[in-house]
Amino acid sequence: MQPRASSDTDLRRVFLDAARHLLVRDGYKSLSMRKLARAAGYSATSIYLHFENKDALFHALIEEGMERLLAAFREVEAAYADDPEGRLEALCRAYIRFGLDSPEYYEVMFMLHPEHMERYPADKFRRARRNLDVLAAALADGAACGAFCAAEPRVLASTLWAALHGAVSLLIARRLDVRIDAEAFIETTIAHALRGVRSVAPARTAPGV
Amino acid sequence: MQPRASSDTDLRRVFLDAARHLLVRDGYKSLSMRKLARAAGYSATSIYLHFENKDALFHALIEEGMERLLAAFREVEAAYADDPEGRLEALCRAYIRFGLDSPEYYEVMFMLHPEHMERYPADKFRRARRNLDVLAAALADGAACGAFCAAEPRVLASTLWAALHGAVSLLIARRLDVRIDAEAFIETTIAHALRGVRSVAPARTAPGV
DNA sequence: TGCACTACTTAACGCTGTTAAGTATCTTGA
DNA sequence: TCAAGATACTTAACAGCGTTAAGTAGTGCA
Repeated sequence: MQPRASSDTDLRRVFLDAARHLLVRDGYKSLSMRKLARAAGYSATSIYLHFENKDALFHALIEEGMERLLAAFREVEAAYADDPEGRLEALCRAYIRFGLDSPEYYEVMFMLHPEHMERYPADKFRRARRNLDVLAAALADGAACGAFCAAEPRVLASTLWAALHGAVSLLIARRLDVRIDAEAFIETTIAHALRGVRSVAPARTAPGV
Repeated sequence: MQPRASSDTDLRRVFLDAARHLLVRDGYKSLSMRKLARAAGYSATSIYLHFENKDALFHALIEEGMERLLAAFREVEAAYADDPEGRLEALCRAYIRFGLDSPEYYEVMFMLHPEHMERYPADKFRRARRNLDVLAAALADGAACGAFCAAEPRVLASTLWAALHGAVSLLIARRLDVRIDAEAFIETTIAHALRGVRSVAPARTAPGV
C-alpha cells in the first residue's frame, strides 16, 4: 500500500503527527487504530510495528502534551523569576488557558481513564511531574520570602493542581450551569487557589458581610 | 430464554439492578450491553426495549448516584441546620467520602466523557443540580451570618465544587505522587476550599514564615 | 544468484453498540 | 372457542473496534 519508510523512526513520527491531528480534530474518543492508519495511508497493523498498543500511542501523545504545557510554564517562570506570587498566579492562568485552548490534549493528559494509565512508563511519569515541580518551585520561592505557607510544599502544590484541574475539567466537560460566567468562575478559582496557599495570620472573621 | 416479565417496568429494574452491580464490581468501562444482558439472563437486544441506548442506561445510573449523594448531603444539612460553617465543612467531607467510597458511581456521575452526556435529559440535569444547591444554600446561610463572602453564590458554589471535584478525580485516577499522603491532601483541600469562600478582611501577609 | 532480513500487508478472532426481522405468548373481541 | 392483534422477547446481522498470526514484497549482503 505504501513504499517503506526510510528509517525506523520515520513512520513512527508519521503516525504520531497523524494522531495529533486526529486528536485535535475529533478528540481522543474517536481516535481508532484503523482511522489513524487510514489517515496516515497505511494498514492498521503497521502501527503495531512502532507502538506496542493503543495505550502506548496515547502515552506518546500525553508526553507531547506535557512538553507543551511545560514550555508554557517555562515562559512564565522566565518572566516572573523574581516574583513568586506573580509567577504562581501566572502559572495558574497558563494552566487553565492550556486546558481550554487544547482541550483534546488536556483530556488525554489528565482525564484519560486510569485503566489506560496502568502501563504508563515510569520515566514518562517522572517527566510529567516536572510540571508539578514548577508549581512547587514557585511555592517554595514564595515561602522563602514569606508570601506563601511553607508547610509541605508537595501537598500544597498538589492541592493547587487539584483546584485548577477541577475547574478545567468541569469547563471542558461543560458540566457548569450555563448561567455561570466562565470568566468569573476562572477568576474566582484562581483567587481562591492563591488565597489557599498564601501565608496568613490565623483566620479572622470579619463581622459584617 | 426467559419468561416474560410481569410488567413493563419490572425488567427495566432488573437491568438497572444488574447494571449497578456490574458497575460497582467492574467499573463503567467494562459494562457492556451483552455482559449486562448475560448477567440479567436476557438477550442483549431486550435492554433496548427499556432503554433507548447505552447512554440512557448510564443516565439512569447517574441519576441513582445523584440521589445517593443528595441523601448524604441531606443528612449533613439536618445535622448542621444552624451552623452554616460546620455544615459546609461537613458537606465537603461528605462529597469527598462519597467519591472515594463509590468511585465507580463517581466516575459515571462526574467523569464520564462529555460525548455521553450530550443527550442527558434536562430534568435529570435539574435534579442533579440540587446537590450543588445544597452547597449554595450553606454558602448563603453562612453569608447571612457574615461567615462567608456574599458575592455571587452560584459562582462560589461552583468554585467550591470544582476544588472538591479536582481532588476526588485525581485521587480516584491515582494521579497523585505516591509520596503524597492522601489524608493530608484531603485536609488541605478542604481547608483551602473553606478559606476561599470565607469572608476576610483584605489579605494581610504575615511577614515571617 | 540466493539467502536473510526488514517493512509492510491481508485475514482473522472475539469483542462492541445497535437495528431488523422473526417467534412465541398473552389478551382481546366475536 | 377461535382467530386477530398486541406484547415481550429472541436470533441474525452490520459495521466498527483492538489485536494477533501469517503472508508478501523489496532491500542488503555473501
